Formats: sequence, C-alpha cells, structure tokens
Amino acid sequence: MPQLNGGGGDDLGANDEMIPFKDEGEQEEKISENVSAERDLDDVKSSLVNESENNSSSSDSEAERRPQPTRQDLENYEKAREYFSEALRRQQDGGFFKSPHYPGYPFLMIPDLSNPYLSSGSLSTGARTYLQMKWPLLDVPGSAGLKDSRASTPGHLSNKVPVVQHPHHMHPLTPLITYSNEHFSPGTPPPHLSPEIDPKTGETGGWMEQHLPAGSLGWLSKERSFYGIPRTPHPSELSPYYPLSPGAVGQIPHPLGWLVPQQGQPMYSIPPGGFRHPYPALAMNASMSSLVSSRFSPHMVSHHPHSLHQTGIPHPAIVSPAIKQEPNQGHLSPSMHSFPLSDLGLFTVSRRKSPAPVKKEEEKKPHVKKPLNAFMLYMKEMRAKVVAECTLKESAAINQILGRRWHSLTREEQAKYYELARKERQLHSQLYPGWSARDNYGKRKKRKREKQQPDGESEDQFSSRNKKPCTQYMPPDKMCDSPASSHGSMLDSPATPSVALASPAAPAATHSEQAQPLSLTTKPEGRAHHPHPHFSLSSKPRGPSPSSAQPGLSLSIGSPGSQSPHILSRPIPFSSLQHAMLTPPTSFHQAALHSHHALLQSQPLSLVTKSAD
DNA sequence: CCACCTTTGAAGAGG
DNA sequence: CCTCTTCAAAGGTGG
Repeated sequence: MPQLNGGGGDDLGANDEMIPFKDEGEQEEKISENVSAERDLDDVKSSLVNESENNSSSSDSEAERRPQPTRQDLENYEKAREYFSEALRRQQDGGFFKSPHYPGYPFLMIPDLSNPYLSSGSLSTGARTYLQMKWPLLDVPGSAGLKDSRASTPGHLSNKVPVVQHPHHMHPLTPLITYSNEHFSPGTPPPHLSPEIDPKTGETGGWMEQHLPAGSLGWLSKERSFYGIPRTPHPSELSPYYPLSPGAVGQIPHPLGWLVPQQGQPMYSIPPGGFRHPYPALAMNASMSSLVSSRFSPHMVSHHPHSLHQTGIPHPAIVSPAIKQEPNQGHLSPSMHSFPLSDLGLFTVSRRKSPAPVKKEEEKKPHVKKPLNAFMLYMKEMRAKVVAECTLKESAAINQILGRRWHSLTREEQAKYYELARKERQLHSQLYPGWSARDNYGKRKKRKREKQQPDGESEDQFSSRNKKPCTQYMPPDKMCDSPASSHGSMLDSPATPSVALASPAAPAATHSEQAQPLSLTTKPEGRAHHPHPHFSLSSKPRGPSPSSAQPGLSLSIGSPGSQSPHILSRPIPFSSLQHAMLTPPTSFHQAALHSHHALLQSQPLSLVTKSAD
C-alpha cells in the first residue's frame, strides 16, 4: 500500500489495521470496480468542472427553479449509487471497500450500523462508514501530499479532501470501511429523525432519496457531531443517534462534515435562509469554487440576499445566532432536501425560504467561529460517551471528566487530536484568510471578569467558584471518569506500538505553526511507552506551561474563566493517575506540579537517561 | 432569555 | 517575551 507522503499530509492511522475482505477475489473485484468507477467519475468531474465554470454566472436565474438533475447529476448519481449500494452490502458483510489508490477523495459517511463505542480512542468515526466519493473539494495543504497516482489534473482540481474527515484509525487509503451490521435493525426512524420526510405530507422530499434505492444510503444522524459521536448501544438510545432507515434515506453528510448542519448544535452551521459569508475573499480553489457556483443546487446558490455567499461555502464556523434558537433545526429538517449527488457536496438546504428568521438574521450577522482546538475536538467526540457512561448531563461535570481523561490519554492519542486541530485551523484559515479570533471578541457576553469590579480581583477567584465547587460536578458515586475503568484508550491502546506515533505528533509543526504543544511535559511517560529522543522537557515551545499558566497556581483551582492551572496535567505518575483524577487537586498535585522531579523520579530511569541522549 | 459553569488550547491584547 | 483574557463546545442550572 502506498505510503502517504508526509509533508503535512494525513498520516493518521496510516498503519491501522483493516478488516479484510472475505477473499482476495472479492477484493480484487471491488478494487477493479472502484478503479473503474473512479475513472468514470474523473471524467464526470472534469466535465462538471468545465460546465460549472461556464454556467456559474447563470445560477441566479436558476435559483428559483427546482433543481433539475443534469446529465452529470445522473451519471454521478449512478456512480454514487453504486458506491452506496456497495457500501451497504459491505456493511452487511462486514467487509470493507478497498481501493489501491486515491488519495484524497472525499469520503461520504454513513453511520456505522453496529458499533456502539467503537471509536474508542479514535477520532470519530466512531461510527461511520466512509464511502469514498470522488469529488473535487478543498485543496487542503495538509493533504497536499496525497497524490492521486493517476492524477493528471492540476493540483487545484485534484481530489483533495480535508483530512480532518478521516477517522484516525482509518487510513485515507481505505476509502470505505464498514462495520458489521449485527445491530442493524432497519426500521422507521422517529419522525423527528427523518429530516427528509416531510411531516406534513409524509413524503420524502429529497431528490436523491426518491431515486436511490431504499437502503442504499446510510445517513448521518443530526445527533452526531462532525467527528462522530459514539452512539449508545441500547436500541432505545440508539435511534436518536442513528436514525437509520432504508426507507428514509437521503441525508448524506457532506464529506466536509462541517458543511452539513448536524444536530441542534452543529459544529458549523448554516444560517437559516442562507449564508452570508463575512469574508467574500474566501480562498477557494478552482474546483471548489466551480462546484459551489454551479454544482450547488440552485437552492444553494441562493438568490436570497442573505443566503449563501457567492463562494457558497457554508463553513461550519459560520454561525448565525438564529440557528441556536432552533435546536431541532426545524427550519432545516422538514424542508430539507438532498440534492443530486452531483452536488456531492451533499449539501442540504431548505427549499423553503425561512420567512421569519430573515430579519433576525439581518440584525445578527453570523460570525465565523474559532476552529476547535485539540481538546475541543476531543470533547466533541467523547462527550456523548461520557454522558452515556455517567448519566451525567451537566456539561460542566462532563467537561471535568473529559479534562481528566484528556490528560490520561497517551501522547499518541492526544497527538491525533492535535493534528486534527492543526488541520482544522489550516482549513479554517484557508476558508477565512482574513479571519481573526479577535473578530469574535465580544460575541459572547461579557465575561464575569469584565463585569466584576477591578478591585475585587483577589476575591472573585474564590467567590465565584465557591458558588459551585468542583466537587459538585463530580458526583462521588460516578466513577465514570476513571480512566482505567472506562476510558477506551486505556483499554484499547495498551501501548500501541505506535507506528503512527512517528508522524502525528512531531511533524505536526509546520513552518507556519509551532510544534504541537502536546503538553509534553505533562504526559505521564510511563504510559506512553514511547520515549522519544526529542521528547524532552524543553521540547515544548510554548505549551501550557505550568509555571506560566497562572501566577497563583494553587489558587487557580478556583480561578474562574481563565486557564486552568493544569493541576491535573502535571506529570503525575501513572500509578497515581487514577487517584489524581478522582480526587480534587491536593498538595500532592501541587508538589508534582511544581517539580518535575516528581515525574522524573517516578519515571523509569531509562527515560531520564534517554532524554539525556 | 441568557449568563454561568467547566475543561484545554489557540490567539490576541497589553505590559 | 510574558501574562492575561477571550473564545471555541456543551447542556443543565439559576437568575
């Protein structure tokens, strides 16, 4: 299997093991099919791109009309259908689709039909089946190394996919990974989970679903976040997350997950009635823009003054306040329509114009949100799992647990998220070149810090926190945050020989970015089992430095708003880790915190000597 | 209705 | 350069 070029490319899961086909004959057959399909789609892609360039200016006039599938639409549809059908079959067979090449094709995702918590430790994907779909999308620098062997197309037309889409345990060269469907019980999803079914008419509204054979499409629940939320195993809990129904297919998440609003709180969402991009000068490669301008359904290329920006890229980061008003995305669901696969963007957009929110939207301009950092990505993925395990629902408590678990992750595991976050930032910066985090200052309501009196500074740190002590969020009876007992990584990755380690962590740093913080100094090396020559206490460029985080470190336990003192991120020996994570910070932690000796003493001597090397 | 809580990390502002 | 602040997600809670 071709090895992905580093160069910032996606190397995640490059060595992940994959589920084999039943037999080689089958595999070869599928590979052949896949190759053939790709070739065909390549042609289609080219024609689409050309066509789109020619027609891009006429989109406005078409905007009012219902989208008519073009020849390419149909062709693509056929191809996509093949993929989907195959995907489903594979899913049922428990095999996966393997293609010898393709680097960077977007992956359509359909939910994993079986695996409840499979994502343990791995981003995403938790429960997704990735379908390889060829479609020119973003030209992501991070995936620049992904070179289609057949790619004669210019770089800007190459089929690049934001690698952030890739599950960490999935190699990009594995276009389709499916899981067994042993838990798959086709059925009618709850109405509220059938975005494509018009509750009023009972009809499915999507063009695609009307054409695709039942069961050929999997779809992603809105309940699932971009990176995938492990679903709960229980059927009753399962349905909300996996509204799978062969008869109610249609919602296909865009390969760029964030492009499709999911869940009430989409990671990145599309404002009702459209999308106004605050940054007209959106950087988009040719393929992207052409797709946007032409391949987008007329409904996407909205005529509405506040609809999609001409660039048409509803980046998830763009959020309209109005959207949060509708947790169920009512403005999206019933009237949502999937467009021909030619839109492979698989964007779904309300066909109706949302009448009311329009004005509101004018007042409240959507803003581009910050890209998620590594921890946020981790939280996004793991929250559901923790919630399911703990029966806790308060985010504050969940976050505490997640924070502890975060620190319990091995370095490699964290590296995955850092890498993902890095790519997320890359993508974000590509989409919003002029964006600055400062733009969002004040988007939130004033922090209490600002509200409070300047002189009450010394007091507020405790007072505010005292209102809700940490322990309040840590019900003693809930041992769910015990990493040893519940954290997947602990169970799943006893010490994965990390091949993957080589790449994700260290190389993450690019010319434009500093080396990943990785909290190197905070990792209990004993767990990592991967003493690296460069892994030294000084290798951290500017990560969360214990000494620099907060002046009043010991007090920062109660420090509101500001950074956590990383009390628990201290180099606590693993043997003490559990205890550390189950108990509030103590003098022990502080001691460990202020002294790396605590770590070094607890570390194998070899570690120390190695670093000396 | 909305700020708060809570977590880590990134980025910006200011000294 | 260093320190501090803000925001990103999430959803229950409380004013």
